[in-house]
Amino acid sequence: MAAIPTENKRLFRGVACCIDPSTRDTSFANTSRKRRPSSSQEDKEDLMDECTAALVLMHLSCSPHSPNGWVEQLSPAASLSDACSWRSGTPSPPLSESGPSWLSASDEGIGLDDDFDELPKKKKAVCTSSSYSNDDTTTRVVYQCRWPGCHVMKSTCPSIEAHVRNAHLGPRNEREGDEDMEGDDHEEEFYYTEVEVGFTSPPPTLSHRDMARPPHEGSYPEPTLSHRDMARPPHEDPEYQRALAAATPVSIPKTASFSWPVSAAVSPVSIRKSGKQMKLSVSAPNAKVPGSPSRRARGDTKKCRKVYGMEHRELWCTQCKWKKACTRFGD
DNA sequence: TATGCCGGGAG
DNA sequence: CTCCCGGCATA
Ligand SMILES: [Zn+2]
Repeated sequence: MAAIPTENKRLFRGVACCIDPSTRDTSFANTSRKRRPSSSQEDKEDLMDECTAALVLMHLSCSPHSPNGWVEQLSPAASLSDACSWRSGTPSPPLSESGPSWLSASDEGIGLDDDFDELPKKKKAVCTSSSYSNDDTTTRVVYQCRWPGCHVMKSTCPSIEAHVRNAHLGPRNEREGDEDMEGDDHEEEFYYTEVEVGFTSPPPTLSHRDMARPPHEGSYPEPTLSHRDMARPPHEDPEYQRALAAATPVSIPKTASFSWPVSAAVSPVSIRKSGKQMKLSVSAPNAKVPGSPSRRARGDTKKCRKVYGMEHRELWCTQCKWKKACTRFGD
């Protein structure tokens, strides 16, 4: 009566479906599990949702006031083109780097078109900004290896890449056979950084700060980006969100203390931190084993439900909608 | 209390 | 398959 479990609210909506007497809906299944209209399949739909969701999330994080008024505005397909052109029209002035190149690299080839090729097909635009370092005006660019312990410096892009590949990554692109992961290894990029050296300024800036990861997939090996929302691979949407969040220039006025689900981009040089090894080994972290070890230990990140709220359920990831393990914010 | 999600049921 | 919910373990 007074304390509705917050879910009933939606439950009513589902049954009563008041706000919209859909014409072609004569069946009034009052007490049966009824299916959602669900427009159609979720192909681009889902992608758009993700896009919209992210956008919405951004808005939500920026404007603490007026909890409503967002979806109504940018949910319909009308915003599809808009929702995806945002990353180009971001109000950010200093858009130069410090983020996934694929975000700023593509200008018109927007992935959300037909085939969607983002960074798996990443062009070799690595050594570009350094090309005209030859000018020799005041600054010079050198490439420094960022392998833990190694600080080798080279003066040209190919050199450092060769160094990284030969000295650290191995002669070939044959890393540990983890699972998936395809050709397309330009991993070397992740292990060196270009440093601008003026006349006598040793430590100028570090660019690829959080790019230093252990030998892992450098991109999505997923060719079929249709249901990357379901099977819950170790890394997928979260990564996307992460990157998105990391690249988002939004200053987030301190008014809202909302924190992104992943606290993206803060790890300086996380060398080895992949926690997706098998937790099944000596000294299991589970000391109490409640009864069913199969039950997911529910991470601490906010899932779609909490992030978007019971209303706006349409923005949840598919799994969340179905009360299954969330995939978008797979923590 | 609310949230996350497993297991299971309806189409 | 997709979609949904009861109910439980959690926080
Ligand atoms: Zn989710």
